[in-house]
Amino acid sequence: MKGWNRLVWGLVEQIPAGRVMGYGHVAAALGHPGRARQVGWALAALPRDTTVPWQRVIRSSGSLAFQGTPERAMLQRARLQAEGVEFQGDGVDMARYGWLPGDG
DNA sequence: CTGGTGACGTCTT
DNA sequence: GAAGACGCCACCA
Repeated sequence: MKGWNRLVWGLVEQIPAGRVMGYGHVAAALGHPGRARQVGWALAALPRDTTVPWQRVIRSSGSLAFQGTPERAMLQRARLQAEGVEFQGDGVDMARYGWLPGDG
């Protein structure tokens, strides 16, 4: 268990269902603004059977990641929609579904 | 230590 | 709005 992974996973697990966070927001919330890539790296290290709700972490712009890997992108979208998140095109309205620690 | 890589973000054309 | 360049830095070979 690496420090970064633990930090990232711990925060992602706190995101309520039906809400989303941007990679950059996660990094900033952990005290590391500008390190969105490391957040992505930490999530990439998750096992397939993880209980961490990684689908709730999307790009800061609201669009989904995994543009190069449609399989997980569709899974992510399906899971979010199942939680009540509405999609507009390929993205989500961050102003509506965005979440930050303490907002819960 | 060196170099390549990447589930990103921001700035510049 | 779209595409390209650059920065960021943990991880792996």
